[in-house]
Amino acid sequence: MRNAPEIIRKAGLKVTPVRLAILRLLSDSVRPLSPRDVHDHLMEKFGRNGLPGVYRNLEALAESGILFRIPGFGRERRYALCPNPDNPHQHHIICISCGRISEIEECRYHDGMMVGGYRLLSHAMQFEGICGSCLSQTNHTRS
Amino acid sequence: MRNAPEIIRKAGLKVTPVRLAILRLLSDSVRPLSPRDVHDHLMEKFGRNGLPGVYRNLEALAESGILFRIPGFGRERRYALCPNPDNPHQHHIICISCGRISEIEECRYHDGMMVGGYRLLSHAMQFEGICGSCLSQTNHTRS
DNA sequence: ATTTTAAATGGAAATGATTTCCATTTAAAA
DNA sequence: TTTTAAATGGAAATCATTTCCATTTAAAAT
Repeated sequence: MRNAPEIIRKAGLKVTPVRLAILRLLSDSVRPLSPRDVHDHLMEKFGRNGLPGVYRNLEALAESGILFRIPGFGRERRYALCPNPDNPHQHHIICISCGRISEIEECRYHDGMMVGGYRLLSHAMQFEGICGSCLSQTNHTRS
Repeated sequence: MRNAPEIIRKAGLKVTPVRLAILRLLSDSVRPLSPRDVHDHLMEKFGRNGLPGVYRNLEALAESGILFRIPGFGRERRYALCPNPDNPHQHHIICISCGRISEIEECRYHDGMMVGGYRLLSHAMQFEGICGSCLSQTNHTRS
């Protein structure tokens, strides 16, 4: 993570130990984390930590484009560091084996365009697969 | 809805009044419904109805490809009748004004193909927009 | 038509994620 | 250093979803 304090400040948020720890944690994690994961980590690190704060922070950071939300991943939310916060156009693929997530570039949709008679306002895509490294480890040649 | 009893039977499920009512309800609704919506309807219709049954039925019908789940629509699940249960390749766009959902045909992905170094196992897309009829009613010319 | 059986149902209670409330603390502006 | 709005944490509330279990019922077998 390049410059966490500045990133937080730019988002109009105060730079707090909790937020720094959250960004550091997510930056060290190859897979998206749930509020509970984050809370567990903060409890270890600080001895105490409130779940409501975790939810507020994750949501605030996601709102600012620093994190993004992975929807429909079990029943709990998951968040990951946005690989490229400047590019508003992000879709990701998750490895169901190791949890790694990567960005997918190509996308022909952009909000505002017409799609099937609708004016598109937002779009999201979720891909699940087996990443290259997991593919080579076991024989996932066919699903 | 063409032939609800047969559709249910083909799915390997028993034909029950509750299931017929659920399919009829969803078939009459232009927008996807939550378990709670369905439960409310069944309470009105039958005087009594158990939430667990609603969850089980919606999930079973979705599992059979008769319904599909709309993820990430607020915090509760929503289900809608599958416009084309034979086509396994379905993506939908929802009108945020009236709730209408329509199918989107074109999709270049198919499970099993390689995407960004991953072997694709599943993919989902969600689109939100304003449908043609809502567009013409108010001036949604620009979002 | 009757019996049989596995599936479906509904009510109460449990679970688990997320949120609200509120008093206290703290980052950062003045 | 003072001030102030934002951030925090704990307890309790909320809300969707699930579990458990006894009862009912669709439909297969007789």
